[in-house]
Amino acid sequence: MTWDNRIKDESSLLIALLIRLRHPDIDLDASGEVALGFKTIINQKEARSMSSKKKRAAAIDLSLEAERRRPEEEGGGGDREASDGAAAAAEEDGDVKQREGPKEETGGEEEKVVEVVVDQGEDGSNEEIKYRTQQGDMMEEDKQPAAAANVDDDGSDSDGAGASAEEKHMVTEATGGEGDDGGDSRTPMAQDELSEMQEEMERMKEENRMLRRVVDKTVRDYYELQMKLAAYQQQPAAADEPKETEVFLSLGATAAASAGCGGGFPEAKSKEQAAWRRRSVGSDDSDDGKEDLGLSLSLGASSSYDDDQKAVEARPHDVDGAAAAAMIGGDGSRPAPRGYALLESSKVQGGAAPAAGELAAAGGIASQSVNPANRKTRVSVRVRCQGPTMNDGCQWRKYGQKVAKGNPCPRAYYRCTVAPGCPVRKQVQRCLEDMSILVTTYEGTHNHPLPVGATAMASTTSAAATFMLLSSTTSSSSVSDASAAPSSSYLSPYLLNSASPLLMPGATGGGGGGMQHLNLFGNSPSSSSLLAPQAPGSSKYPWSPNHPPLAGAGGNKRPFWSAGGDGDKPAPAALAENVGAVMSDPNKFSAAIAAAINNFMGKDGESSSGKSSSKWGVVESLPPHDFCVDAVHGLHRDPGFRPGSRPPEEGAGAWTGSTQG
DNA sequence: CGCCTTTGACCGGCGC
DNA sequence: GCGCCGGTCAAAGGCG
Repeated sequence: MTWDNRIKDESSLLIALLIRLRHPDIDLDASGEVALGFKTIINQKEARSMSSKKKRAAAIDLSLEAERRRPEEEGGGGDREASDGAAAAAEEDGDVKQREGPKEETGGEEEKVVEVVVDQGEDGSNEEIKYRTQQGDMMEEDKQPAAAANVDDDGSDSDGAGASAEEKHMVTEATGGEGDDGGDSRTPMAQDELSEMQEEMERMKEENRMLRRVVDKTVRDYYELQMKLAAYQQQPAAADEPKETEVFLSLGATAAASAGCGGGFPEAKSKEQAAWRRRSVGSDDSDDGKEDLGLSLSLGASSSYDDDQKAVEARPHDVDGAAAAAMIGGDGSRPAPRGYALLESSKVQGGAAPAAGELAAAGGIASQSVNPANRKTRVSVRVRCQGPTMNDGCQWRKYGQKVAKGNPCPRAYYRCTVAPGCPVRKQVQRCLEDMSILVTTYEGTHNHPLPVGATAMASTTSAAATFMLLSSTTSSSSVSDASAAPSSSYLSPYLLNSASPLLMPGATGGGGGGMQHLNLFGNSPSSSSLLAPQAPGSSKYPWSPNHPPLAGAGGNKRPFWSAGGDGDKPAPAALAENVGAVMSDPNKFSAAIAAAINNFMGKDGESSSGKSSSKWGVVESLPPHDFCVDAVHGLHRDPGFRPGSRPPEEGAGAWTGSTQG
């Protein structure tokens, strides 16, 4: 199998994994605990929803799997229709309509903004997915969830058992009516059914376990591949063009055009983003681009690579659920560093070969510190959150607060305190348009292990964003360009650690910056009515600036997503579609891989955190029912970037491991 | 006592 | 060169 095929293959699995991550329930045990750190289900209703989602997700997984195999059989043909796999996955979702407009480019930077909004009716009856680019491109997908939705939302407050029953029932149907047979007699039948259901449950559990194993394996494989890729790229690095393409990724969740934040948000947010961009650009100069990884390029190069080598390098990382789950900051799992290193090296290929070498030598960790890329990646997440901050599973210490111009709401600055010296920082600010939405921007990579939960969240979000972005970018040349242009895409080191947000291969074609926004709202966030329920008596906006952190920044232990998660519902279909598209389109594929990698890598960190370079990953809390993820990634490769140079302080950074911990 | 938040001051980048 | 602005620092105070 060629490297190409292998990567494709792996990526498919990754995608499936991502989807799964996005729907943790898939991995749920009967107990209701979710693997990968998703452990709380807010209420019964949600639990039920998740159950149903589980099925859907499973279906998607299957389809993905099928997709995955097809390529193998076909010899990795990449021409399949994009709709292909997606359609299968989405079949229960109903029709899909998409529309794209001409994209426009701003100024010399070619900034693109892509907003992806997933709107889901509260009852889950309707899913609407919109893709919008800043330039005015617009794509929409409206989906009518099939039976799945209904089952979930019927409002009965069945407890776990009830949920199980439902699930079982669905499973049964899916399986071909195992339990359908005859059942007129109530009592006996009921018992039969019950037993059957239990059996089903068992089966499902087992299946879940298997899937998990597969996922783990896939992740490991993928990681290995990356390592190889990095090594491979290292060599050719010399050849690379030094030019840095700036990739600015932004996954911003604006409530979409729709209402709330989405519409208004752009302004304030855009400002903010602009600021970020600017900042990243400015500060990054010293070390740029290393971080930018031309994923596509890498892939291309790697395509020739042999699997065998992989075997050689293969190492038993355990990037399993935990790793995957790793959160935003990237858990300290060692794997992450390596992955990062690899990525770095890849990037280096674009501009700094030396750095790459170092990275490789160091095993990734040292290298990082050594070579700070200029890239600056930020991820901002928008979450409908009542508290002053959302709990992302990390501990944060507030070190400043300031009122930013244009938004009366003070912006709070937090620093990760999980580990001393952790470079990760985050900014939290209320959305001007919709005070219920909390915009959190993460910068840097954790140099320590993070709570699993966070990771899962990040992964999920990332995945969704990735696919959406891919989808959206399709029209634009960005992704595809990546393949053509070496440095266009950026790989985030977050991959293994995954806490982070996923970085989408930037839409920047050459040197331009691209912004992408991802919004995932479980329910349409736009209207205030959708706001998460507030405690009686509380002010409409409990999250006053000085309001004590409820769940988040304070270092709460409770996973931010615990608050909700329904928002996830829509993702499956969308993801599935995207997956299909990705698989069919080489360019997309590359982008997807990049995204996936980013997802899992989550942590690169420090290098990114450094002034010169920055990477951002953001995942924020999930408000009950309303899940809004706004991630902004900024990748910047500074022209002035020098391969070997990197900010001294960064060295300490996370991945280098020197200072870690 | 240690950790965290608050808050004014300081610093650096950017635009004019 | 100056002012604006965002981001960070660090002293002071609060809380457990």
